[in-house]
Amino acid sequence: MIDLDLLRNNLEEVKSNLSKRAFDFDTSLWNELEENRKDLQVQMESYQAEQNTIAKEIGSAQKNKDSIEDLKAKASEISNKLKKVKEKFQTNKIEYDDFLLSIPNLVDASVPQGKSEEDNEILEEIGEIPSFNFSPKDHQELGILNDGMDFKAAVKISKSRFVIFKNSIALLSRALTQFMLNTHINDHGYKELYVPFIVNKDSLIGTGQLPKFKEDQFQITDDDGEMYLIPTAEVPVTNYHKDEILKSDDLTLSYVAHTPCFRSEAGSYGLDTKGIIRQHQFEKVELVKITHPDKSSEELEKLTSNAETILKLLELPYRKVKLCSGDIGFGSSLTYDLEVWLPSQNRYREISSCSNYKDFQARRLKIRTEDNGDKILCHTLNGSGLAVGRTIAAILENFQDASGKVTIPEVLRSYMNNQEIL
RNA sequence: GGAGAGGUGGCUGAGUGGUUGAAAGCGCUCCCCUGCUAAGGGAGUAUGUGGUAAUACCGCAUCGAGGGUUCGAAUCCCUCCCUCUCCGCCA
Repeated sequence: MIDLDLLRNNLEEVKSNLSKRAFDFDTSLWNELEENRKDLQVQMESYQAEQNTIAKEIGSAQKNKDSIEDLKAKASEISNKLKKVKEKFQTNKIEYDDFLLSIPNLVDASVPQGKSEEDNEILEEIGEIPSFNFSPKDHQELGILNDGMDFKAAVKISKSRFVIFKNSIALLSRALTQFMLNTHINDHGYKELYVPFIVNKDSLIGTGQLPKFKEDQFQITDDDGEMYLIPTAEVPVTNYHKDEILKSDDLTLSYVAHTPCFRSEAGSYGLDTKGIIRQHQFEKVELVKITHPDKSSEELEKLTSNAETILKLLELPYRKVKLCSGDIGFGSSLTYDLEVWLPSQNRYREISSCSNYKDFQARRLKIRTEDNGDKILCHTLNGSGLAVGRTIAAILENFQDASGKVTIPEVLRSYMNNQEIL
């Protein structure tokens, strides 16, 4: 959620910033909602104040054995008026909150202006793009060829956009996960968390997936009401410190968590139908940081380089891009995407998205810290370190030979019984 | 799943309809006193939000959550969530 003060006192600044995202801020609706809110709230609270006063008078009158009939009549009248105003206030509040929750985050000043991913700023290309003297296979073919993937059986058991990993691919997936976790924990100073994969509605509102992106979530039926499968570990991990005032000495908090992620992929019908690039379920190792606001910029650089380290150690060619204002996510203020080279597609594909949410999530979640006696909102950040499924695809495709054999990156071999070839 | 007991401020813990936003103690902050230490005295110590430029002032809300009764609810009623104990079941 964006800062209400800013909305009330610097509306033009907010509007022009959001217009970079092609978000059209409805000024007249906002003005109406805000005026109503102010009006109704002032009315409501003054009735409440009046009611409190009379209630006290009745109390003391009763003690003195004075007559309270007149006071009671007056109180009844106020009580009725209050009820009506309260109803109006609450009706307005629902719309008001909904409006606020649907406003995306302000973008950082350094974010390039643009409409789509075409306009993202390419910062660096790292590693060598492989050249093959044969026509490279895609990862689906390679997975099947090496008896490591079964798409048909997954569809039979579940539905499309699911896969079964077998044998060495299943092992590769497990090895990658361990390798990523160990690297972040041992070399980069992250603390590991194991978290729930099913979360409540409030958690998704807190990190920004709800109310706007409900159709992207997997909702499940439960006696407790609305529950959801997590779309990313960002949700449970960032929510870990919801409603807390963190000690400034404890910041920056750095967490890593491995979880499956579930996405409905509604509306992505023609996209990436082949292979494991876009699945309903995939494994991811996620990095999350909670920082003092002064530290979030440098922490984003660190977090991104921590994710890059994984790609470097795996010797995968990738590039780093800064997302433009038209491509950046709803809650993010600044995002670096890491994109890995996929030979079969002859292009780079996202494998990690590292974002500084600044106080956008912290405001919804009430994650604060003390700063010279003041209580201020923290900043939250997250990024994949990395998406395991896409890493598997990248390894298969980049390290294949003419016969379809795949060389396993050296750093993984100790996790795979020293196997060298898949 | 069955039976019972509970959820109050940073913590412990009083409080069953009327100056209770909340006693008391602990902790914490500041001040005073005392060669040091220990002990003692005094003051202060929740969060959110609104009117506001304001960390000035005034108000409102919050005693697990949401409803209800009432002029008035931490206190009464309903629903839900959570915790603990015992039994059952289970990896």
